[in-house]
Amino acid sequence: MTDGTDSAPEHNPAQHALKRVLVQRLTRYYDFVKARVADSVTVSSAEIADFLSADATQVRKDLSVIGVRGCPRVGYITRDVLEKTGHVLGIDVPHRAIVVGAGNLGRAIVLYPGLLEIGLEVVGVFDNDPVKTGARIGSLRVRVPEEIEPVVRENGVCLGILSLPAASAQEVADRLVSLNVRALWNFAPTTLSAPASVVVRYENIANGLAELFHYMSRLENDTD
Amino acid sequence: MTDGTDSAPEHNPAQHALKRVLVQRLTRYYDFVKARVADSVTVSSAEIADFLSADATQVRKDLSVIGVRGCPRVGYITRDVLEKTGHVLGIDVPHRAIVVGAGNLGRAIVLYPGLLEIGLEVVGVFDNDPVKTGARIGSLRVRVPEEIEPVVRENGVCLGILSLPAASAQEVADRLVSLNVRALWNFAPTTLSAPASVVVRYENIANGLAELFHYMSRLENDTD
DNA sequence: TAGATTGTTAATCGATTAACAATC
DNA sequence: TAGATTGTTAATCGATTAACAATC
Repeated sequence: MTDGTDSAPEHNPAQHALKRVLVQRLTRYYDFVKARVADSVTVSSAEIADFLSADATQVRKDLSVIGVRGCPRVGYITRDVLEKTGHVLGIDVPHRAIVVGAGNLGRAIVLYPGLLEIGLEVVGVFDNDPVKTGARIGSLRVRVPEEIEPVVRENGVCLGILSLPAASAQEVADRLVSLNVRALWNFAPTTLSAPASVVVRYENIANGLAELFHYMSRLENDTD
Repeated sequence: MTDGTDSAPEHNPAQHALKRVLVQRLTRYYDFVKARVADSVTVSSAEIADFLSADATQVRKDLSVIGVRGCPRVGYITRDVLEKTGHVLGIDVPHRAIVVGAGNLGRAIVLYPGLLEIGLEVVGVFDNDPVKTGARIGSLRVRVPEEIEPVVRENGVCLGILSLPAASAQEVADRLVSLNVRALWNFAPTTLSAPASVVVRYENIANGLAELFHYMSRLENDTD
């Protein structure tokens, strides 16, 4: 989560993967430029930098690294920036995911409209609680865990989203890995073990909050 | 979110606030040491570093900065590390929060057990949707927005958690700021404007996911 | 005492920023 | 042409790591 950032531990640095900080900045460039693409054909490095309160040189360097070329006196073509950053981030190809755990968090994830926008389609929700299975979440029906395998295979699911209790997270992770899922997005408060070829990202709400607390208490002390 | 990390923009650097990366590392030290405190009276910098796949020197330096002193040949007193890091992070003092927006995400937050563990108590949930008001979430009843003011005042609420649509986020933020809330934790996909004295943290699920996609696509390319 | 581990200073490394030439 | 903005090289800055002395 923020920055989680913020809270994801180091994981398998794939060969051609960009530096983490760079990827984070690109994500923000993408957001900004996306909001601008309808209004303006071009965008300057200074405009992007201003918005992010970053340095214009930084922006130019980053864009240069990923192969976006601008024009002196003109700036960058907005659509260009959007396409290239989107491509580097990998959000220009559709991805399919399943959500395991249909509690409040699982439901929130399935219904989160932002996922489709960046090309993620949730094709299945699972829960082993009989009270939950059968219920509808958006257009999906909550299924029993036995159906994970066929759904993953038939849909070419590449991402498993774990929104279940910590106790069962590893077991489900292992199962998904054995089905060739390439990435895990873990909302359960545990560390998972998975082969280096699987990307694991942790979202730990409490960690982000601890960070917030730090800044809060500093402010309070300073002000009083 | 993780690493969100990950996704919070720069905000008001309060005078005595520690560097962001340091705070993030401290959060992880805290987690690790907390899990160990029952088992072991002491912990060495190497053990902490191993677990986080970080550098032992780094750990010693960080602990030294926040005033944790160890013993040569012995290591650090586990409880000591826990107390000091907890104190620096500000999670040793209880905080009170309200949640505005009682959708799935809002419910997930209210019911998230990890919050109480780090000293956050949610004392109110609000929604302007008549379908939702009156419903119970855990031990709380969803209230109408008009009750925000009395609840904030009576409970000394310092944190506002926004789990509502982007369109109404700024309006609610302004209202909370005028009630002297000191921090905002924004789950809505918008940038908020707030005075520098208010700490704002953004949790943008989609951003974390975009980062994940990047590493996924790199892995795929490398493997094929 | 010998050995392990801390704590700190110095060296390296990398990332950010500044300067400026290239160019539309 | 003049001026604005890119693109890149060089300089600075800070953070990480290595080395080692202090010490229980």
